[in-house]
Amino acid sequence: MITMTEIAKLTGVSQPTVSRVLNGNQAVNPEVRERVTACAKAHGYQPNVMAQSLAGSRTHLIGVILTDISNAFFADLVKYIEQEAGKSGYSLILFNSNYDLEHEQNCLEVVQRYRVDGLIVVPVQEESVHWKEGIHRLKIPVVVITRQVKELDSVYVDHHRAGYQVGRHLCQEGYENYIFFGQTADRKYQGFAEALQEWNPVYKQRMIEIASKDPAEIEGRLKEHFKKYPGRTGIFAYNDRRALQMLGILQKMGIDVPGRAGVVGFDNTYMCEYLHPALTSVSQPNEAMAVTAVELLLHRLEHPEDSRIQDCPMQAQLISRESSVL
Amino acid sequence: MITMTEIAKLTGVSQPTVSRVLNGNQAVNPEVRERVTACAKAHGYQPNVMAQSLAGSRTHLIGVILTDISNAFFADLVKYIEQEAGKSGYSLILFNSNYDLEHEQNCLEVVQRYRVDGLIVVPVQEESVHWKEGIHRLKIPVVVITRQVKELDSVYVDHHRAGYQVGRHLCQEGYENYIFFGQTADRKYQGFAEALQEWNPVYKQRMIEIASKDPAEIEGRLKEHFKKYPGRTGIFAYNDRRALQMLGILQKMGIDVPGRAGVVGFDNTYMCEYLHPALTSVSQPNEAMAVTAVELLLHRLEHPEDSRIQDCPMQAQLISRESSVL
DNA sequence: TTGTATGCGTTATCAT
DNA sequence: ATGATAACGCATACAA
Repeated sequence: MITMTEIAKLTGVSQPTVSRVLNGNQAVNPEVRERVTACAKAHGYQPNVMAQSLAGSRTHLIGVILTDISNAFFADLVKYIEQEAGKSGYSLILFNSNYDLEHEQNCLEVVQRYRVDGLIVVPVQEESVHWKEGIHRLKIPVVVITRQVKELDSVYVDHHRAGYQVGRHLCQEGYENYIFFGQTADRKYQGFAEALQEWNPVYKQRMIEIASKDPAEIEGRLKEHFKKYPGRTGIFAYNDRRALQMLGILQKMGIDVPGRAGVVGFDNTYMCEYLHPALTSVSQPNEAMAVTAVELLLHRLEHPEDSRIQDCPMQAQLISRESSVL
Repeated sequence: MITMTEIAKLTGVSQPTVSRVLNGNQAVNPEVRERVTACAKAHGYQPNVMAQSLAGSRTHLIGVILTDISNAFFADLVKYIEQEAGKSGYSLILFNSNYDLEHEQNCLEVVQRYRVDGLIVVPVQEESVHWKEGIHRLKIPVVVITRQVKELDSVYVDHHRAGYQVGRHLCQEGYENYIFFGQTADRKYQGFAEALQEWNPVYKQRMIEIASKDPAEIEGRLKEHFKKYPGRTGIFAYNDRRALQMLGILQKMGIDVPGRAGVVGFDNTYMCEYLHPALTSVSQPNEAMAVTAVELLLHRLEHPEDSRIQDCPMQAQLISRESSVL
């Protein structure tokens, strides 16, 4: 790999002159410019970012720390982040915290060693003080994606509102009983419950929550539920994967969908439209989130003085399909 | 971010001494060692990889260039690559070529600018001479994953053999007619055809290939096929996504699966087991491939003198489920 | 317009 | 055991 100094020798000029030419900055003699440019091209010169960073101070590196790259949703996010960052000449150094707080700390250290210009993160536990301290120590711009952290720029979907939309949808579609398939700590649940409260105030007696992932246990709970309530039941699964599992169990139990039970998933995975019945799901604005996150980060890099925290809740969209509509 | 020089000043020793302590290399006075270590810890010292790379020569960076990060299969691969590389202190700088040859060249340039120690790549077109030149120019170890390139270390599943397994499976399960849902250029197709030839030599008259992705067109072809051949038809889709689409169309057409038609997918996505009927699919050894790729790369980094090319075909495994078994 | 000198944070090679 | 000193590849301030 040829260096500026070598090009300088070959073309009979000084290294700084080569630097000027290659960076197109200052004024240089046209002849010299051409000679140097030609030489650089001929030898396939590529600047050494490590050296540039040392001398300058920007690495043009964005650290990306996710909880699970193999999750299709995050993978999609990464794709758009990479794309958007690339447009501005930034590259991604990627880490997977694997939902492990300790490993996450380790990622923060490594990212620091590479002197990344900024960070885009999905925290394992956004409330963790240890994590907040770790982030604060970095003293570089950080954008949280997918979650909301009050002290930091955050880009996320409003899960509360998304849950509300699902609740309203099920009420409007005539479901009288409800099941939330997930954890009640989920903000989706809060919004869901709020909608039910608003549109069908007596919902509390007609709603259960299933957190288990065990098929047998789930089936048991469902059996009990359907025996107790003869009307139509609207089921909200916290993601498409679970929704698919639910559809399978319902089918096995001989429950008609959407006749007797309606199902709504979350993430609007590609499979939704291929399923039978096609799965109603909530679509998150992945690309918009990624683009926004990168924009926020780059803005901070350009304007370090701007200390206002950017809070960017984004709206999810309910895509209604056969699984919840008669 | 504190530097060695600063620690040196604070502890009253020279910078090289700090270096020795922090790297645990040479012999240093225990008292000094403790003093320096304490100071470094107190100030949260993190080495500057950029400077280390400049001085030393290793960046501990592995470039990863994929055709599509958002593809669940590749995302899974990345997860394991990150994990395995991390164990040896390497980090990933990630690029998405987006199946674009031109953009892929750009990725190669950027990767070069960061002076990555090695590369793990999924080529857009492994036969492209332009690409091969680009790779060769880098003069760093490269491991191709998911594809086979004769001149380079390659880790991939033997698609020919995988296709063969599917063909054999369908023959053994009593299917008399066959459909390959994908491109015939696919090596899976070759192996598939070979198996049919071997187990059911008259297959040629009883087999069609559907390359279209248009539902209406697919349905037309199927209708024609089922009218012509009354026996059971085994369908091999080139990936689970297509298999799911196929299942949907068959269901819509009222074709019994696996009675009248059997379906086999590829990739063994999580959804396979949740579908009804559960989808028979071919499982690729993702983790093993990723681990092997990283191992090969690290081996080359440790042993630059070893010029033998490593060819690592790996075996896929057919996971048979309800969609193809009566 | 161009060259000289210096520094970025390390590692490594010398002496001492 | 430790301290000078040079070197890595580049940017930048300064001098000419």
